[in-house]
Order: sequence, then structure tokens, then C-alpha cells
Amino acid sequence: MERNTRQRGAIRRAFQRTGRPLGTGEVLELARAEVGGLGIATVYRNIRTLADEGWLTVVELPGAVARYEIHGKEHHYHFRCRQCDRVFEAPGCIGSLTELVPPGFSLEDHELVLYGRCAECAALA
Amino acid sequence: MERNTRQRGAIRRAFQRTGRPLGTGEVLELARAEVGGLGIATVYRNIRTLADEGWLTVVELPGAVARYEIHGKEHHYHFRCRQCDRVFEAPGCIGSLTELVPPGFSLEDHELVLYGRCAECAALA
DNA sequence: GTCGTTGCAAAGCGTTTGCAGCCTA
DNA sequence: TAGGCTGCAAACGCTTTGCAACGAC
Repeated sequence: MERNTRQRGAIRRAFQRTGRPLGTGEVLELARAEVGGLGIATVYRNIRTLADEGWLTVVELPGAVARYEIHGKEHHYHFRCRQCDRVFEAPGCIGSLTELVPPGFSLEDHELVLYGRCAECAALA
Repeated sequence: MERNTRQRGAIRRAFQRTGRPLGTGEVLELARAEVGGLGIATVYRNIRTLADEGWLTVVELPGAVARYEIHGKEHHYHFRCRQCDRVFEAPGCIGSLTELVPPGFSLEDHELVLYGRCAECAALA
């Protein structure tokens, strides 16, 4: 049976507070503000547990380490900042993709990744 | 100045002969057929060199190791078959994406990955 | 002969696992 | 009290780097 430890609570709150996909390093940093001696192995184990139980969704982007976000959000894409390397959500949905699908292929899903500068980094440049 | 070694030649030919994206392990295996003692570090270094000079293009897909293919293709997206796990090219380009970009963000590039069944697997199902 | 290149081994880096002790239920 | 959970450190797999020897030009 699953237990509610201080560590698991801190990790959950890290996702709830930021509202964007987080990598393990970001989770460790955020959750350590609450639980000082938190170890990276605990972050990995809890992320896996939370993903297995459906509380988290894995966000895999090309050439990047896996990130995770709370499951059950509206349809959205992801925007990856080339400067700070953070990932943000980009709500919305593009139209028909059928003209892109080769003949005979059956389309089930799609993932769109936007690259550029986030508002923070764009303002600094 | 760049030199034409047996190792580099074998690695180039591995790509030319197969005509599809290859990972480092596949390159090592194929090129070792020509150059027995070929080391994995040499494969990595040559792939980087060939990519830097524009002879290779990096193909990165979510949750997969990087692959490389000979440069010079038209603009295209990638279609990944969930059944046979092969990756295909999907020529074309979607229209405006500006309505997806959050306020203050600056869009530089985008990538679209389609998931589903390729013609071959769809026909079998 | 120069100096780019190679193979080996060691070092990184992100992730997983073994283990003894801790703590939630 | 039982056994899930934690932190530490070592193990992992993949990639990069240091280094002395090699070989293309």
C-alpha cells in the first residue's frame, strides 16, 4: 500500500506549483526547498510511482531528457526555450494533418514541439 | 585539414549503402565489417565531424537514441510506426503556428512527429 | 616530419539498483 | 510492528575525453 511521505508530498507540490513540465533535476531542486536532504534516487522512484498510478504523464522531447507533467491537462503542445532549456505548455491545436500522412498510413497521434525563446529569455536578449 | 582514413571511409559507406537513419551501434557494426578493430569512440568522433561539415543530419525523435542520415533531404516531418517502430518521412509543412506561441515568446523553429501505423502494418491489421 | 586521427581506458552524465536503517499506517 | 520508503553509494549504459601511438599527406 502506498504511503504519503514528506518526500512524495514535496514532489507532488513541485509539479502543482510550477504548472509546466519538469525534469528530475528541477524536481529535486524544488522539492529540496521543503525536504532538505532529499536524494535524487527518491525523486526518480517517486516520479516512476506517480507515473505508474497515472498522476504524472511523461513528456519526451527529441534529444532531451524526459520531463513530466501532471496528467489530465487540456490538449497542448510544448515550447522548448533554446536558451534556458526549460519547457512550457503551448495550449491549442493545429488543424487537419491528414494531408501530411502518406497514402495507406493510419494516423493515431501527433506531437508538435516549438523551439525558440521564452518570454523571460527573449526580454533579456 | 581533414584526412580520408580507412575508418572514415567505412563509416561513410555504411550510410551510403543502407540509405536510412543509423544509430552509433549500427554504424559500428556495419563499418567493422570493413575495418576490424574500429572503436566506438572513432564512430562518435566521425559522426560529429561529418555532421559538423554538413554531410550528416541528426535525426532525433522523442524517447529514442539519436540517429543520423545523409544530409540533403527536402523539408519533412517524421512518421513513427507504433507497430514496427520504423520511421518514415512525411513531406509537407503545416501552416501558421503563431497562434500557438504564448505571449512574449519568440518562435524560431518547430518539429512535428506523427504516430500511427505505416501502410504495411495497417494492411496486416 | 606534421599533425589530424585512432584505439584504449578512464571519466562524465543521467538513471537505476542494492542495502541498511527509517517512518508511516 | 510490518514493510513501504529513504539516502547513500555503487552500478549501469551511453557518450565524451585524455593520451600516446599511428598514418595520411
